Amino acid sequence: MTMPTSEGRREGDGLLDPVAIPQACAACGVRSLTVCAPLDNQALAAVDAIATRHTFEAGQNIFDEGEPSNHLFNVTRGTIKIYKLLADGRRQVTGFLFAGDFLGLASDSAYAYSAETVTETKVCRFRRGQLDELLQRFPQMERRLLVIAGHELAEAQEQMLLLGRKTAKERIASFLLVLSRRAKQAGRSEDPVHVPMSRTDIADYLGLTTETVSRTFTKLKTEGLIQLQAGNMVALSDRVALAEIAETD
Amino acid sequence: MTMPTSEGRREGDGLLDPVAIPQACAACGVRSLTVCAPLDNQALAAVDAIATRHTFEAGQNIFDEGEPSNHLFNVTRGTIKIYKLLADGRRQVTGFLFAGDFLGLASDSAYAYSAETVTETKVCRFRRGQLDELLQRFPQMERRLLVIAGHELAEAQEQMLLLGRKTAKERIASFLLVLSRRAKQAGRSEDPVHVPMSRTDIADYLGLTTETVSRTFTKLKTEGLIQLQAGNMVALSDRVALAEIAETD
DNA sequence: CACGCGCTTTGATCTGGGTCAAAGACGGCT
DNA sequence: AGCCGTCTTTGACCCAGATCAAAGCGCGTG
Repeated sequence: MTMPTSEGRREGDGLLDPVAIPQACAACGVRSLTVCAPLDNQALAAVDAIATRHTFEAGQNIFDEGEPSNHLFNVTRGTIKIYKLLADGRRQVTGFLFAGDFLGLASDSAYAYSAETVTETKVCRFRRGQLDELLQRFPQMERRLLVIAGHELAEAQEQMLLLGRKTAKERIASFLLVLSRRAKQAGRSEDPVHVPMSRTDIADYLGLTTETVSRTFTKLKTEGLIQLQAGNMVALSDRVALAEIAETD
Repeated sequence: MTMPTSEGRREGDGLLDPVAIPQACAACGVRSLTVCAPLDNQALAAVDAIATRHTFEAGQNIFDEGEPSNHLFNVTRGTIKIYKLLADGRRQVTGFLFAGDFLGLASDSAYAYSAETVTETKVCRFRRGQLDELLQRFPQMERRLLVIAGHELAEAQEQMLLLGRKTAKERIASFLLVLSRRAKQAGRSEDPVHVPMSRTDIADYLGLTTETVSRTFTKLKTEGLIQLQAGNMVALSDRVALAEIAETD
């Protein structure tokens, strides 16, 4: 695991409130999206006390499948991909994580997948044991985590439907719409939508090859359903047609 | 939703112990596998008080995707498949559930998938609201559910790897080994392993067609890796070779 | 115990997406 | 501004698995 730049942890800035929201969590722009959403100031202070902040640049490994899962993470900025490998190098990207997402749910004592940054990324990191202790003290946090796990399971099943039964065109249309929906949820532009990952990453996520991904983008462009813009932005010119192709809501 | 035969709920049988384990849960042969595993007698009594027992015969619908998810279930006997459909009828089976498995984790207010019995099945049914209340009273149950959700997520990712990147032969080998491992966990025969679901169900689970599933079984049989026996039993004659093909542990 | 129906197997052929190859295009760096 | 390495696109061909078709095979039923 490559070592990230640690920014250490900033203390509260001495306000009058006895359980003042500490600086780092107070400054968190994505709290409402995270596992921390339901926490009161006291709980938030406890979270702040055990979290460390880290920055990874693009393309860095965060952890590998099989490693002891000593840390869990909250993504606060950027994009991460998680993936599994077969012995001969075939790769399946099982998810992309964005600001607000929790990283590490599917791991027992060892990580069930590898994680790598797609763009520059900031995370809050927790020691597993310390987080477990916190979950016991603040049941609302554990309950929130269970809700998040449920959503991830539903998403996983949607992805199985895509991988098992959809055509290349349907996969790309679904992918773009999901990306757009998630961007909207996170308060980023839903259209044009930012597609920060490479064709290879998209292919490995959708169970296709880069060539097929590229050809399919071209086809959708030719048919006037999307436009490829500068800076990896994709305009969804005909959302209705895309949704009809994708059969995803 | 078809109506199952309700057996009602049996009361405790009046032993001296003030929190005697009530009859139905006491008789539960799969408790150690379920969400109820970590519960003490008091908690178990509370579970028993809100659970109703139901029997479904083979091929019955339990609920459909999109329905309000008023109930959650514990499978105590038999096999269930859960699946999602596309508008034109393409189907993806996203999981098979066996005795001990919890059904309903991935659902918010509506079920994220349909559920149907494969064999005759017995379940414990909970009203969502009542179970939620119990989870608040007994955090060890909530914690257990979170662990279960984590396992399901890891399993889902393994399945994405299968659907996105494995060949037909690798898929069948993986499927048989996972089925065998789960049978062992549940205390059933791991070899020969019981394969209760139809070729169509297997195909829809593995992202293949019935024809390909059938041909692949035949090929594995011809190569001496498996034997198809009476009563849907499959002997895994060469587990090592199967594991090498599957790259699954 | 013969009949019929649904499931499974096998065969012949087709095709969506993979593979192999090469030409653009886009930065980043000097 | 020009060069180089990487990523993306396009083209030609191929193949694993889908599709279409037709026997087998069990098993429940009268």
